[in-house]
This record gives sequence, structure tokens and C-alpha cells, in this order.
Amino acid sequence: MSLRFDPAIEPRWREFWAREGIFRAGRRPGAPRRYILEMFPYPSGDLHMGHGKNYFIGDALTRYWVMRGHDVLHPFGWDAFGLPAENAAIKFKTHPRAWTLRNIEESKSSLDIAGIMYDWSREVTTCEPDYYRWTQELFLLLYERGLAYRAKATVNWDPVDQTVLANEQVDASGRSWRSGALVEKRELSQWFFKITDYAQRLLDDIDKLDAWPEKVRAMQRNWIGRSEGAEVEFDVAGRDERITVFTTRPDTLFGATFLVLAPEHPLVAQLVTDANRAAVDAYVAQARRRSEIDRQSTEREKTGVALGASCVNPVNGREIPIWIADYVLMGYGTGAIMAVPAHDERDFAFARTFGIDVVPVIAPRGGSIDAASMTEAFTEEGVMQASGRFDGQDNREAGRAIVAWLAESGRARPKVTFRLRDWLVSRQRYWGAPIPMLHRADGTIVAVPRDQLPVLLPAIDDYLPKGRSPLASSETFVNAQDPVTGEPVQRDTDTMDTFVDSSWYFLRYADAQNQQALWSKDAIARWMPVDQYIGGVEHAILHLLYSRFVTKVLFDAGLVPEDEPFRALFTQGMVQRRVLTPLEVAPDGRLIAPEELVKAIGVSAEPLARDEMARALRERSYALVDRDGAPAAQSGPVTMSKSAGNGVPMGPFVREHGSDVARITILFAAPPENNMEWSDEGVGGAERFLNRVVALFGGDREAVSALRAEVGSDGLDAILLESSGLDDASAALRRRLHATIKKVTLDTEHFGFNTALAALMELLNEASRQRAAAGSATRLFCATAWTFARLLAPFAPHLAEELHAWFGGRGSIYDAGWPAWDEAALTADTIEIVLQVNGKLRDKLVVPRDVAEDDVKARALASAKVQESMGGKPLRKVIVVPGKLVNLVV
RNA sequence: GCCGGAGUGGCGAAAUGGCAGACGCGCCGGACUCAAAAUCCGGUUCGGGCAACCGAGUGCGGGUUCAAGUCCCGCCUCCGGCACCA
Repeated sequence: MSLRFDPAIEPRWREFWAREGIFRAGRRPGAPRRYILEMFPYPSGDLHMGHGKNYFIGDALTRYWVMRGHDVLHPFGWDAFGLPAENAAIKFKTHPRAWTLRNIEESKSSLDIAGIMYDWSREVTTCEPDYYRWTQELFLLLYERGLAYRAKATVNWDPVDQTVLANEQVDASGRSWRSGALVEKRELSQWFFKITDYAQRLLDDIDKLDAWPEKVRAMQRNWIGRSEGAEVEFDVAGRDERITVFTTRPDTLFGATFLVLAPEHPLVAQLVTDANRAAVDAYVAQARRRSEIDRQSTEREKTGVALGASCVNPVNGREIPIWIADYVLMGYGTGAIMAVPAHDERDFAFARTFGIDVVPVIAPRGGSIDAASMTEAFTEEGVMQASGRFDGQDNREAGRAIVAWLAESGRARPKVTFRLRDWLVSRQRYWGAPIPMLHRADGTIVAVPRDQLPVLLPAIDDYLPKGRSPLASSETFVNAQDPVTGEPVQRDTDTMDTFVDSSWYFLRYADAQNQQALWSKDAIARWMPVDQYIGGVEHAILHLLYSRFVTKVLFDAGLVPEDEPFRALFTQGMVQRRVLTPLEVAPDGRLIAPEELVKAIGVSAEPLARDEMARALRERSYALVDRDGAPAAQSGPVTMSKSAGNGVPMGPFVREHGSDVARITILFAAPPENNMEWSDEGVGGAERFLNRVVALFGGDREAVSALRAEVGSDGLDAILLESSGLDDASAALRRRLHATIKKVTLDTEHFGFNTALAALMELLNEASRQRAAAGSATRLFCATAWTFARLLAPFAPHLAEELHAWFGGRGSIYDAGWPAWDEAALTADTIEIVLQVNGKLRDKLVVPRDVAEDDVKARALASAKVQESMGGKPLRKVIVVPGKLVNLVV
């Protein structure tokens, strides 16, 4: 039996790397630095291959750059605050901290078993005081810069459990996940970060992020949602009030036939007439209940109520009614709009429902428009009409002119509005960083002085929020002293959103042990920005936007050297796996679907004949398969997760097959940005590949080792440059070897792991052919073995290190340097020229590399097949691509 | 509706405007074996032919070019984001 890849070699190398500190940052102080980072996870316990993909990618890059001689920072940490810990604490009656730390230990040991190497001396854990002390520092810094403020905000309130709920705990029909009660809206004072101050910069700088996926850049632009327009003021008829509206279409002002306020607009109560009050109050109450619940539905009928009041259109003095309607949102613009039914679909629908005038003021170029015959709003560009002195103008120009004209009397101004809202950071939750603020009896607020940080989370018994944060139940926590006056004050009892914790952790890695400051200037200058950030696309908006915001704030404060945190971003695809559900076999041979399957996909619970069952499953995108001789239902590929129950756990797999097999399986199957399906066949392929590597190169390890002892590793590299006296198989191998070095190098730098591995497989095939032809391990073969081991090192690190040792290498392969290719060695002495007639392949020609162009042309014309397909037609043109092809046009 | 991305064998996928389908999976055939597994060798886009070979072929319809999976125009489908955002 030939040599095979043995997973038992792996633990030794993990221990070796850790002991030698091969992957510790700062190991090569003079070398170029490189910061490679995977998004830190919520510690969920044991890891499966779905988690593993992210880390295998980061580990491959880290190993590659270490081999290239860089000083690489590759740290890890834990996003350890958050709801699951509280829920688990309630369920299992443990402390959230104990539960979290246990999970961290489990996750860490999974990473360790997989041989993924981090600089653990820089580990951060967001729930530990030595980390959240600095999260609180960050809060103070934002507060001092006027970027943290308190305001009323609407929260989800569960009237049965008497608790505040996070948005994700409210289902689509507006019910609490726990009690099932209809969630109410409550106004609470909350802390906000003023991210909107940075909206324009966050938008502009997306242009700088040219190494980010276009998809993510687009999502961020979308989310920020800049829109240019104007604010216009309308006088309320017969009152000393004004309503300010935001519009992107000031050109349509003459066509405004009513105004709409959001139901929550502060002027509603003042402006409503007695006659309309009952209807308006009812509508407002209904809107409050409905808001958020089914606001999604664009298709919904327009609803609304007139206030009875009216206002004056500033451009033409026309008196128009004021309505309220829930299609106008208080949170955007000014919470009030001017409605121009002729040129806005929503206003059109509203006007038609309530019989309000439609006044068209823009006509299509070279056409006309008529209110009576309109069936939909005209939203295109066109020519102004019914707009006084602006008639006949281009509507875009007129829009600018109208704003300028109204601006003279202070009734309008250009205005940019963003969809982005300020970041609500307070949570009425236990398991988070306490907000370091104090409330005085007079209602004013004072910050906790820095020398009193951290504000520690108190130990409490009951984590369930009771309408206020659980922290409010701890008197020793709540009662504090005013740092200025010494008077009693009350601590803020809210904790921070976990996105605050994760908005700056990548900075802390630069100097994670620093007890005096966030970090030292030298450390942050050495390591920022992150060269390569790797993570799931699910964080494309919030985490990445918050991190960019915080980095910019810290940049403005002079604390970081760059205002963008992540130079390059890579978003990897998911690992998926089919789910198998065994089917029961009835005594009569018919098949019965188990309860879970009946529930999940609605297949019949009744016994079905085999072909009936197959059909029923197929209709639901399932397949009927035999597994270990028993019938089972097989789903399509589903993202690996605990809840789907299809995760392949890291530990057991690595022990049985090896981390290297897991890595090859995942990295070879598909480009890393794509989803990949984890399958037994894929594992088998990876295993076969590594077995062949071991069998071929491991089989000759004495020969390689002996040659190395004779010529040294530099001598082995020098053999790659020897080109004379090679037989055909050796010349082919040498050429392939140089081509492979080049391809693996370039592909690895651009996440082309699948093609890099394909190239290694081709090299293995070529080496195998050469070994068979030569009948012994030639010098070239031995040099190939040594080079192959190094090229394999980013992807199958344990085996690479083992090969290195087998071949007589000392120390680690990661200090052995990355192989170099010789461009001149890429082309053969003879090359194959493709002959085309009218662009169609007709023949091939083998010619010496340096053959003259005319010569090639002559030989091409001499080809019998070419002559035949030319069919005696006259030659019109000849295209010669040197070294590649000849195209004869007839 | 707006924005972004993608459509290539049975499957995952390759391809600086220059031989479409590398590499792998699966499948077929062969070797080894009493047999099987493992391993090794060969074949495998589709249609026709014993074969050499011939024809077609990268979502659809046009175009540019000596030459298009690749560039341009117009569509279709799928995936993702945003969406009553004024």
C-alpha cells in the first residue's frame, strides 16, 4: 500500500507553530507590515465548517504573506456581548459571563484543532472590563465632540412581559416572540450617535474603497441615501404658523394642490379643526399602531384624513388643503410634503382617492398634457407650463430658478437630505457595556470621569428587562456621586448596542494590552489600516458603516492615522450542505415522512408508495435517495447552521480527516466569494489529492533529503534554472513548474484559491509523468518536490510542514521563503501555432519558438487541411499573432 | 420601481479579444484482485460516424472585429440590497 496523508501528523505542527511563535506579529520588525483580519465572531461554541471557511481563507493569506517575508498581524477576538448570553442565562440559570466564556473556550479550541494561527497575545473579548473600559472611553469621546446625544425615540414594548424588545424579537405581524402579545410603541429617552454629521463623508469616501466589492459599495450608498432638493415654507392660512416641506422637485411647485403631514407631525394637534378632530385623532391612533407593522406594503391603498386647515402655496398664492397620511414618514425630511399629484405617483393615487385637483405643470417635450385624461402621474422631464413666468423653460432649470426666487424672501433654500438616521446606541439590556453617564436630580447629565472607568456591570439576579434596563434593579449600581458637586446622582442604566463594541475592535488589536490608552501612537501607525478584511456580506451595511464612522471620528480626534479602516474587503460565500431526513418504511413497503418533514415542507403524513413519495418530494425540491440502504429525503443545499442541523463539526472532522483536507475541500470547490456545497465527494477529492502528494513526493523523501544535504536549499532552487540536457518530460515539468509558481502566486493574492489548487494538481500530474518516464527521482524532480511543498503551504499547512521536515528542512517552512519563477522558463523551445481559416480552427502547426513570421505564414499556407478549407478561394488577408495563431481570411 | 451582481457540460467551475470547457466531482471502459474496496490507466459538451473527421455550441436578438464567453446596443431569467424616502 502506498503512502497516504495521515491526519495524525497535524497536532505536532500546531504545537510547533505556537511554540515557535511563527505567526506572532512583530516577529520581523524591519519587514513590510501586513494586517489581515477576519470579522470576529459572536462566540457560539463549537465551530463547524460553515464558520471554518472564513478562517481558512484568512489563514491561507496569512501563511502566504508570512512566507513572502512580511510582518503579518493576524489577530482574533470575540464579539462577546449580546442577547443570546442573556437568553441562555435565563434558560440555563447561569451567569451570562460564565456562559460566554465557556463558549469562547469551545470556539477557541475548534480554531486550535483546525490549526488556524492567530497572534493570541492580542486577543480581545468585548465583554471583559479591560475591553469595555475603552468602549466607554469611545462613548465619552463622542460625547465630548458633540456626537453623542440623548433624545426621545420609539421602542417596541411588550405589554405582557413588561419589557422592551429588540426589533428582531418582533415578528412580521407585530407580535412578541416570547409572549405573543401585540407590541406597542413607547417613547423613551435614548442615546444616539450623530452619524448623520458624517453622512456626506461616508458617502464620498466610498469612492476611495476601490478594493471593496462593488455590491457592498452600492449597498452603502443606498443606505446613506443622499437626495438633493429644497426646503420650501408654506404659510398656514389664517394663522401665524409655517410648515416646512422637503422636495426634490421644486420645479413642480405650481402644481402642488395639497400638503400632507405625517400623522406624528407636531403641528397636527394645533392645526386640526374641531369638526375634523375626531377623525384625525382616530387616524393618528391607528397609524401609531400600524407603523412598522405593514408599512412595507407599497401596494396598500392610500389612506388619510383632512385637517380642515389649509395653507398658501408661496409661488401662486393658491390656498390648498392640509391632510395627514401615513405614507408620509416623520423620520424623513421634515415629516411634511407638498403633494403634486400630476407629477408624483403616490400623490396621484392619493388625489384620485380623495378627489383632489390634479394640475399638470410639466408637459412632455413636443407634446401636451391634460389633467382630465391622465391615468398616471407624469414623472419624466419636460417643459414648464401653468407656472407663470417659468412657462416654456426646461423643468430642471426652472426648478433651480424657482428655489432661487423663493430664497430671496427666505421661503426656500437648497437642501440635501439623507435617508441615513442617527445611530440609536442605548439598549435596555443587561449584557452590554454600561453607558458611562450620570443623571442629576435636575435632569442634567454629567459624564463619568475617565479615571473612574470602567463602569463595571454589576452582578444581578434577574436579567429580564422590566420596562427599564435590568441594571436599574441594582441600587448599588444606580446610586453614585456627582463628580463635580458630590451630590447623589443616578447612573444611566442602559447598555450600548453591541455594534459599538465591534465598531473599533480592529483598532485595539494594534495594541491590545495597553492599560493606559486605547493604543500607542506608534502601534496604531504601524498597523493601520487593515490591509485585508474578510467576512460575510451580512455585515455589508451596519458593522462596516459604523466602523467607518468611528474611524473617521477617531481620525478627526487625531487618534488614528487614516480615516478609512479597511483598505480591502472580501466577502466570502456560505458553506452549504444537503440535509438528509430518514424516511420510515411501513410493513407494506410504503414510505412514511417523519413529523419534522411534514411540518417543514408540507409533504403528506400518510404512507406513500415509493414513486409517489419520490414525486411528492421532487415537487418540493427534495430528492428521494438511499442512504446506507435506507430511504431518505434529501434537500437541496442549505447554509450550514446549528438550526438546520447540517453543520459538519470542526473537531470530529479534523480528527478523522485532517484540517488540511477540510481546507482543500473548501478552497478548491468554488471561488471563495461563491457559496460552496460541502459534500462527501468533495472531501474524497481533497483526500485523494493529498494522498497523491504524499505518495509521489513522500515516496522519494530520502532522495530529496540527500540532494538537499548535498547542494543546500539554495542549490535546489538553482536546479530550477538549469535548462540544458533535459528530456521532453523533464522540459515539460520544468516549464510547468515555473508556470505554476507564477499562477499560484498571482492567484493567491487575488483570492483565486480554487485555480491555484487546480494549478498545483496539474503540476502534480506533470511531476508524476516525469517521475514515471525517468524511472527515478531526478535532480529536477527533487527540486520540484521542494518547491511544491512551499506552494502548498498556504492551503495544506500541516502537510507542507511535514514535507519540509521529510526533505531535511530545518525550522519552519514559513521561514523558507516563497519560490520565484523565471519568466524565460515559461515558453517551450517549440510552440504550437493554431491555424484558422476565416476564424475557424483548421489545423495546428508545431514550430520552433523563434521562427520568423513569414516562415509561419508559408507553413500555414502549405498545410493540406488549410488548403482544403480555403477551397481555392483567393487569400484576402493574413493575421499573424506571434507565438499563437495564424488566421487566413479568404 | 431604483441600484448592484450573475447566466458556460450531468455537477462545482476554467478561459490578458486569439484552440471554449483547464482542474475536480460524477459516470463509462480497462488494469490489479478469487472477489470487492482502495489505487492506477484511458474516455467523457451535444448531434452524426467504427474511425479519421464533420456540424452545432457559452440565456435570447442584433452589432463591432480577421477573430467575441470576453467589447457595444436591445431584451429575458435568476440572486442580493433599497423601497410610500417626497
